Amino acid sequence: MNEDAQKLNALLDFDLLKKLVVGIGEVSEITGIPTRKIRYWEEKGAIQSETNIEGSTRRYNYLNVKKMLLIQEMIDEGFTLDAAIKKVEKRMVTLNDAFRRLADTVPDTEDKE
Amino acid sequence: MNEDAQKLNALLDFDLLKKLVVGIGEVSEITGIPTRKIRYWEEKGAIQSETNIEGSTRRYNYLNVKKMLLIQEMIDEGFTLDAAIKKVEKRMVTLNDAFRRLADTVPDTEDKE
DNA sequence: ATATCAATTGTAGTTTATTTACAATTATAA
DNA sequence: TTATAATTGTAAATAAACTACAATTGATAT
Repeated sequence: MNEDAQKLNALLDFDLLKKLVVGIGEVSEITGIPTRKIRYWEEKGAIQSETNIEGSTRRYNYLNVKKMLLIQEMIDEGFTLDAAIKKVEKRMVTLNDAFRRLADTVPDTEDKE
Repeated sequence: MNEDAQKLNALLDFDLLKKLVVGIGEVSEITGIPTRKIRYWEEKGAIQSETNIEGSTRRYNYLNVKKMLLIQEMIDEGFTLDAAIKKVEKRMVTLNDAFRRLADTVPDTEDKE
């Protein structure tokens, strides 16, 4: 069980993956959601970007982007933004959890050789 | 065997992951490698950024970043840049392969409902 | 020591990306 | 048609990244 995560981690480096945060322009290209809309959603509390330093630019991680895609899906299906947010939020719990579980897997041992 | 990848894909969405490309500043923060050095390495052919549109900014995907980290490791161990590149290139074959295998896993079926 | 080459770093001036803050538009339901 | 939700437009300012120069550092050979 944890062995699988171990193997996966060797292949994928979740520690690195967690840090892969992209700018708003990139997110827009990836998802097809206009930057203006992304900012609007953020105002509304639908998503929250990582902004380490104040007065800097927005950064989004994998899960942020995933969430946006899910919200857009819901909206396309006819839900209101608020409803979509609530629905997606529930789904995200699972994803966050699974992701955290994978990310927290301690790599075999840092010092090789 | 493919079932594992299937399950993993539901959790991770490699299709999305492939598209998560970060800017040079972000890479620098993540890896600790100065932006100037990253550009230099790119000149030397050690790495190649994705630059969709000409006259735009550099973008790096997960594997690019991973490669930089590996190269830096080699250099820290005393290898020359050229030697490091060759060594890492060999390792990357495996990673690229594994990654591609995961990424190419066809999601269950696009149209649900 | 010094010449040589690899590796890295510095930076000015310019281009590209993002932000904020204002307002306008479109869509939907009462 | 009025009210509210959702989205979009944009100008001016700030941040991030680019290029193209050159300088510096470090190791190795002469």
